[in-house]
Amino acid sequence: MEQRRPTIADVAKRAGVSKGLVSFAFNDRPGVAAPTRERILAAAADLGWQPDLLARSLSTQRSAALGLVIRRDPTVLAADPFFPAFMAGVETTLGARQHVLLLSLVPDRAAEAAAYRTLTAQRRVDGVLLTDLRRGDERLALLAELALPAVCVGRPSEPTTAPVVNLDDAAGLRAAVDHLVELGHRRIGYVGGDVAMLHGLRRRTAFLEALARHGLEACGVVDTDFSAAAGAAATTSLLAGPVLPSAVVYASDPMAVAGVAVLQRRGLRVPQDCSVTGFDGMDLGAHLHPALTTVEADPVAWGSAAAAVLLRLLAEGHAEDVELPAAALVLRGSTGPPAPDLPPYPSPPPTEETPCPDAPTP
Amino acid sequence: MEQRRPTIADVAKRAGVSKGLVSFAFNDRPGVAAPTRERILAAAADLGWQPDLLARSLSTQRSAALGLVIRRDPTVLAADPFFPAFMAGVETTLGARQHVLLLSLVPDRAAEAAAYRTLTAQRRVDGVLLTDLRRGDERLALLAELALPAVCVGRPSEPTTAPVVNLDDAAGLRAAVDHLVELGHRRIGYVGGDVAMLHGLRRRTAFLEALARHGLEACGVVDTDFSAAAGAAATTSLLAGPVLPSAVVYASDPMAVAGVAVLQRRGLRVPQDCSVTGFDGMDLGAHLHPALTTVEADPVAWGSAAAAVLLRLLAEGHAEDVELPAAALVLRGSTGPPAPDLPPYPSPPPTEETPCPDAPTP
DNA sequence: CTGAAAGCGCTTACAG
DNA sequence: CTGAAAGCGCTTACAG
Repeated sequence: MEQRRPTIADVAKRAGVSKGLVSFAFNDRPGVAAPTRERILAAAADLGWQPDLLARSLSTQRSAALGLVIRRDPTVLAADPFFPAFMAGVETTLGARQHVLLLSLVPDRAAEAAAYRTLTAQRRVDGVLLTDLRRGDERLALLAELALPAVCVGRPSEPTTAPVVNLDDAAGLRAAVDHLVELGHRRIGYVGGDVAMLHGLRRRTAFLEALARHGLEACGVVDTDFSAAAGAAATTSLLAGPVLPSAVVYASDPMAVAGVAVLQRRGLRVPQDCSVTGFDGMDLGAHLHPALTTVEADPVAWGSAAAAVLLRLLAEGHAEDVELPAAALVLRGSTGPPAPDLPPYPSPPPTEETPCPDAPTP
Repeated sequence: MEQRRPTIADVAKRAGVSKGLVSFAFNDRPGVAAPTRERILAAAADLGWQPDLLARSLSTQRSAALGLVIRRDPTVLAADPFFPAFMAGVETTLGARQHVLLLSLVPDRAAEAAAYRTLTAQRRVDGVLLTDLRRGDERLALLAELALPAVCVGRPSEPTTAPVVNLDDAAGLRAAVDHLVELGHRRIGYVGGDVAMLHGLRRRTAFLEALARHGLEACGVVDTDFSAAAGAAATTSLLAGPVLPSAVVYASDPMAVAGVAVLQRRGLRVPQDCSVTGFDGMDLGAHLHPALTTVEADPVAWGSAAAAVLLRLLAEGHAEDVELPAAALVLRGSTGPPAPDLPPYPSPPPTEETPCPDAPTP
């Protein structure tokens, strides 16, 4: 015969107090004398009792769960080093406390909105972590409508009441451009990510601005969906231009790796004939030949900080924004000086339509 | 003033019935006349009411959530293409129903056991998906003790009451060996994964058995933790042996990719001087130079099937095992015939300690 | 400081 | 077929 699970009533009886007092003792509320609290805690320990979460949730109207809704294609997601690390970071923070992570992977925008609505209607989560922020992100309005607390992972395009936990990854991209220019590169192409996502857009902007600061213009810019296949296609299209870039900056590591393969298939050596930089710091990058120069953020720290801020928001009703250390450039083998025998100017003189302008005199 | 959320009492009043009947109507229980049910459903729709999950959970003692506890180092996890795809598959199945996925990432065995205990004590999940099965996995006993329903993702080492959703990935490994032998390879090395995990162990066994069926022995076997770094180190150690393998079979794609880099750094060409096969079918593999010959499973289908079986187990009290299509070999550029000028036998004659035996005459 | 009671919003025997 | 009531196991005013 299975032993009945003890309830708060059992603890109260054993400690010789009322149920209410047991509850007070367990929720650290004032009004329970120290010796009484000791007695209650001891009784609970004897019985192996801990508050039933379901019952508590019904009373408090809180689920003690955090939600993360990710809208990504399974294939793209599987290749993305960000989310697993981010989630591991979230767990680092949640592990100690009593909250839990609820994950939802959705295929499209409609399913995404439905997911937030259901999560709220069923009170499955107390708040959510908002990733992959988009330009004029409609989720912000949705969450406000649903009155669902949220923290933005990355700065949204418009000011919100939701606290933001930001990590400046554009800084790393600027560093990558500076590095290439210092090496002597003047014809630098860019293979970006999804510009519908703010981080995709910001990386692109950071790239163009960094170039501009050096008085340069891009030797080709292609937007993609962050996938390796798209990175390969974009590289091919860059190579089809009238002028070969001497370096290409990629907005993700998988794209950079696929790009390197395309270059090598063309018989171009990396970095001698073309330098390449990636973005994300995926573990594998360090073990490639050549190893990938890339921009590294700390997604584990990001997840951990985001969860901490959301918890604070839930507990205190508000939370300050947090700014994490910026993403940093990691130098490895895929970047080097341009070959000395590369013509300083494009061999076919550029015309108006040419994506690659002359390198202006400094 | 915010509108109060409607309750079952409101619906009952509007439909002119008792609360109990509303509950019966919503739970498809017999005993409510068709016209009455219509009236109830209409009233609920008018009010925009749906049963409160928290209240229902307290009554039914079910959380309508499935748990997935993953014990992996964040870095290793981030490089692993399996879990995101697997989770996407799980979501495919859950999306339609009312269950939800609860994720827990834990660093070690103690945290893992604690996670299952807490999940059960708090009744946060109705059942769990068991991945990364280990030899004599102690979680099976733990789950039995906790009376927590579970399904095994992959066949456990010992028979269990838990249904298993299996996908024979060893089949793909055998195919890889057959392929290499057919190409003419006789000196084949192996870089395995974590043999504490059953899939790691089984791949290794499949490799050795497949070789044996061809009358061959392994030209070096190294176990690792599945990480790219370990794959690189293992490759280096294989190359330090008295005999160079003409092909290396890897138990994961990241290791294979890192291995290719090590070979290339040594000035060896892939596949001319050494063929390489991977395992997982990570998206990036198709976009490498050379593209990676690998063994592909379908983790999305696996996740989807596992979730479906767990749901069935919860609903009906039992569920049949499911066998998914086996993993298949995908031929790409990293495998080819051994160079004709490779000596048929190791240049330094093998001694007793040599990891690479002579190729026996067929 | 402490107790008795209502309430969270459902589900489920038990009567009719 | 239907209604009235107890119960799930907590939390939280409200009295004392």
